[in-house]
Amino acid sequence: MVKVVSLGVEGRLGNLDQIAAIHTNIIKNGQEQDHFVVFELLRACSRFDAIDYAMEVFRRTRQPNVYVYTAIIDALVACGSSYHAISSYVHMIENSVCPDNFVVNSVLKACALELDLRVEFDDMQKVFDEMPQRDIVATTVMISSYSEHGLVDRALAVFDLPKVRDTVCWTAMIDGLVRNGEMSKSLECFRQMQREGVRANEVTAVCMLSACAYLGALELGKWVHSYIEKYAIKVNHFVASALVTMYLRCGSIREAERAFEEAKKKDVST
DNA sequence: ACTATTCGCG
Repeated sequence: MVKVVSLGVEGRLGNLDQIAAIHTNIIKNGQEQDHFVVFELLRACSRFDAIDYAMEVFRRTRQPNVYVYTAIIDALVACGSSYHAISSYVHMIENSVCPDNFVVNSVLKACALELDLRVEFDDMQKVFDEMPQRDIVATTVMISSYSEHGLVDRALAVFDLPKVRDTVCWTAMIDGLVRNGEMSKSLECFRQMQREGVRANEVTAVCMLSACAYLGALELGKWVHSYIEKYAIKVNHFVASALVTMYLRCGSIREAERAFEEAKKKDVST
């Protein structure tokens, strides 16, 4: 355990050195103001938790465009500095950089994070409402953050807005219902998803299987299992353990063992 | 060019 931690730190420092080396090269090549290059550099910093370095790179950028702002906001969100992420967005607007849906979605995430500290949802809803055109990703962010805070009705209200909803959006809603104990509503939601012809993925399957486990709905659980096989949904360890748990809760020890063996055979990864 | 969804296990 101790070894893993120290390896992690060493690896991180090594990578930070690499980033610094890359940065030096960028400066040498006169690409320090190249938005595309800065964007990639900021993302690299974020991947290695080098937020201070990212801030320094950002500060050196004279006229950041919307991509550069998105990268720094994402980096701030990733390290939990939702307040600074929101400030950066305000800064962007003040500098007359036109926002796109991507950066607004990043701010939505920051707002959602901020809600863990305060209890005011209106700012988030306002950002969402004032988007130039709402997209499905923003809707999904709203659904999952409302659900996370137990506000299922508000999640459902947002879910009702778009004309077309994709797999991820449906899954976020189903997950929200499951996590808030609205099991039968989650089943109904899944059925509606099927009716509208939206394909489920491995995340949807996990949510459904946990609802089935909770309700002891063996038949539906089996149906989901066959759906997984029919559409070759990848059985990662989430799906594998959800299958086993579902069969166990439904009292089908034999099926649980079979699912377990099946997963072992397939060498379940990630 | 960038954004969204899953309970982890010794």
